[in-house]
Formats: sequence, C-alpha cells, structure tokens
Amino acid sequence: MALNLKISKDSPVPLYHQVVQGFEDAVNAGELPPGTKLENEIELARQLGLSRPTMRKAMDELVRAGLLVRKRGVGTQVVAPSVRRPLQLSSLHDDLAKSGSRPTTKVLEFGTAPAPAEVAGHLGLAAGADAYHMIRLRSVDGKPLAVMENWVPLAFGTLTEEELAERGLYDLLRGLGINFHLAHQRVGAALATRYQADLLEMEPREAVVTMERTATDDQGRPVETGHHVYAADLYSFEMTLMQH
Amino acid sequence: MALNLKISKDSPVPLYHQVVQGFEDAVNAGELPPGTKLENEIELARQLGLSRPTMRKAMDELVRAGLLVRKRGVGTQVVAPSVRRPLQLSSLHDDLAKSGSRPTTKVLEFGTAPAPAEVAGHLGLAAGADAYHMIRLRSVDGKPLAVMENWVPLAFGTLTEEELAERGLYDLLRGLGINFHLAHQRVGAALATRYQADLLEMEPREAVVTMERTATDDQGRPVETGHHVYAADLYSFEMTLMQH
DNA sequence: GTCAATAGAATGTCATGACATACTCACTTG
DNA sequence: CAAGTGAGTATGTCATGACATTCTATTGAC
Repeated sequence: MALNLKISKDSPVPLYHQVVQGFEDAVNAGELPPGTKLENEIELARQLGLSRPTMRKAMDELVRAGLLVRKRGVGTQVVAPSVRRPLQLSSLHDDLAKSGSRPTTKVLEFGTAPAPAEVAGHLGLAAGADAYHMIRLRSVDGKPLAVMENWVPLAFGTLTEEELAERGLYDLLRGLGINFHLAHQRVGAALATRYQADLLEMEPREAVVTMERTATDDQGRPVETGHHVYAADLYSFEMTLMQH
Repeated sequence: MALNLKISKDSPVPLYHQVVQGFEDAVNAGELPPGTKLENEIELARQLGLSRPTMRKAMDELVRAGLLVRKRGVGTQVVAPSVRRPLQLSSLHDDLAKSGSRPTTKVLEFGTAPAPAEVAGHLGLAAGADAYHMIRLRSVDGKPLAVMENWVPLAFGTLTEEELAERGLYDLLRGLGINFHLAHQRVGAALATRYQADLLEMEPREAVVTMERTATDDQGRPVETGHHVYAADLYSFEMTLMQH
C-alpha cells in the first residue's frame, strides 16, 4: 500500500509535521480506513524520500494522537478516525470563544482578602495571608453559564477590577508575565446554593457541575486557584482517554 | 550544574528511560529545584556518556510530562514537582483497586435489548439492533458508589451475567480479544432519579456526577458505550491540563 | 497432532554528524 | 536614549548507519 502524501522539502513546515498532517488528512478523507496495515517504517521512509528517524518521529506523534497503533515485530496499522484531543490549559473564556460562543463576564466581587486555609494551601501562602479574591458571572449569548470564584497571590503584580471586567483572568495574568504551564483540575457535582441558583437563573437545589483547579506557571509556582460552578444543562467536560 | 544520574549501559532498561526516571527522582528529591536551569543538551549528553538524540528523546518525554520547559535558543529548565498525570483508559474497577479501595459489583440487569437510537449511534449499529445491556451497582467498602449502565455490541462474542458478576466488564471484553484503544468521555452533573437515589442510598434529587463514555478498540470499532452515575460526595474526576 | 527451535519481519534503541532557526545580549549608529 | 545589527548560544530538524528485541510463521522432531 503506497503512501500518497505530498511532502515538500522547500516548505518551512518541518518534514515530520507534514507527514503527520498528511496522515491525518488521509485518514479523515477515508483513504486510510481503520484497520489498514501500513508498510514498514523503512519502506514508508523510502517512499516519501525521508530518513527513517524522521518518518519515525512523525509516527511517534501519530501513535500518541491515537491514529496509529504499533506492535513490535508485527507492524503498524491505522485506528482512526477517532482521535485523541489533548487536554489543554485554557480559560473558560478562551474555550467558549473557540467554540463560537460569545462569552460575557460580570465582576460580582473583587478585592484582597485573607486566603482561607485550603486556598492558602493550594497557593503556597501562609495561612491567612492576603490574596486577590474575585467572583465573576460568565454568560454566553446572554444566558448565565458559570459562577467563578478565583484566588490569585498578590506577588505577581497588580490586578484591577476594571481590567478584569474587560479581559479574562488568564489574559491578565499573562500580561503580568506569567507563563502558564499546567493545572490540576477536579470535576464533580453539587446542588446549587441559593446564591448560585439566583445568579444562574435556576431553581435552588438544581444540579451544577463543579470544577476546582489550581494552575502553576513554568517556574512551578501556583498562580491561581479557583472554584467554578456551571449550569449542568449547559456545560459538561469532555476528554479523551487513551489506553497505554 | 553537573547531572548526577546513574545510567547503566548494562541494564535492560533503555538508556532514555533511565534518564527520565533519574530526572524524576532528582526532581522529586529536591535535587533539581523548580527553576533550575540545565546545561545544554550536548553537554548533558556528554556528562552522561550518551548521544545527543538519546538525551533528547529522554528530555522530549520529560517536557511532555510537564517536568521541564524548553525554549529554543535559550535552554531548558525544571518546572516540577507538579507533574502531568496522563488520562488513562481504564475501568472504574481498576481505578478503585489501584487506589487501595475494595470495589464490589452487583449486577442489577443483564440481557440483550434493542439499542435506543443514541446508543445505536454511538456503537455504530443499526437503529433498534440488539446489543448487550447491563446495569450494575458498584460499591466500595460496602458503600454504594456508582450506578453503571453499559451497552456492548453482540458481535464481539458472548457475555454472561455470571461472568459479569465475577469480573469487570472491561476485563471480560479483553478476554474476548478486544484491545482497548481510547474512549471519548463526558463528565457532568444531574439530580439523582428515585431509582438511582435508592441504589446509592441517598435522597432523591441529590446531586450526582454523570459520566458518558464510548470506548473504541484498536480497529477503531466502538466496543462499549455507557452512562454512569456517581455519588457526588464520594467521587469526582481528576485530571491535569497542560499549556502548549 | 503437539511442541520446540529457527528464521524472517518489523519495531525499538542508539550512535555520529551536520545544518537551520529562534533567542539573547552586546555593540554600534542615529 | 532608542533602535538596529551581528555574534554567540541553544534548541529544533534531519540524515546515515547499525544493532537489539519482540512477534509470527514455518519446519522438524517426537
């Protein structure tokens, strides 16, 4: 089965990236149906005029993405078109904007306050140390979606309520020079408090999706911790799990 | 800053794996504190007596794991100890057993039934085609944790209620020769129905965490789809998000 | 027919070598 | 002082070459 990918050595796009993209396109177009057994790496590389390590680097990526499975001594075959979508650290604002929604934000509370013990623990602060505290209501197309409470250490720089009303928190933090690295997140469920229910325009004791997250920067410093509550009928968390 | 990793060329463990493990140990032991700037790749490889591609392969993994960040033209530094835990496809039974709990399962319903339209869609079956249908109650240390409804196409082989009472569904499917590959999962919240509340020994209209998942094998075939409901006070979903 | 050994196939690992590109800093010029 | 340029640094990409390990199928012996 000859590969029919277009690889250009004049392109600024690295060769292995072109291979990855070509595979994905071929799989999505049905030219490489699930179950297709590929030629061995050496032959594939020969066909594309590449070195084997370059071919292999491309295939490493495709295996990690879930499009291909490899078995030592046997060969490689196509799995797709079901593809792994990696979990990305981004803000709800960015997620919603990316999915075509028009998110708006209302700042309900903003200030500095002594961090409760759990928050202090997450942020690596002394108990009772001051931190920024903010509560926002996020809506989409005019409909309330989430109540978001966040805490941010004071040490990174100055945040203002005016800025927070205009831009997302993550955007502001990036503006302070913070390079986000990763976040640990926990998703659960709860009954909406009366406060939350009022804001989300639902009955009290309706179900809400809860999300707690602490994000760290590329220095390993905790940069924000938050507790968000989403209307369960409007929002859920999607993810792809891989077998290893 | 000289690296102090123990690398043995006699070990059956690949060199790059030894480097990864050595880094992780050093970071976890505090020998490589967050923010540490590492020597360049060529020097690190020299210090460890390795080739640069081997060094680089190890560091690729550490970057993907979130322990290191690299910047072209600048260098590489340590981020940890906060590490990315990749999302793995495994069954609730395996997850709980791994965390030290003693899960038990009660089969509430088992049989074949026409798959509802949505289920048929997920499993790639014709509408109304028969599929295995099962409902189980999972408990931990005698306390009910989850109500789990699953559908499995008939085509993979025979499942029996007796087997399901003894072993997990994923275990049974593996026994039929299925190689799990990945699953798409959605986590949300809902109010427990009376049926669910009775089983989970909670009040009706308490909040439950919901999870819908469709798993596919390494041929790209959907092998099971399920809808699970967890007691929100006992279970939540944890995950790590990476910035890219 | 069953079992063990062997050969072939293919992935996995590792090395040497070289060039390209992005980033930072210092110096020069306006 | 600010902007631009060039050099140095380090990661990113790619190639050739070789050996190790795992898997499967075939063959031979019992």
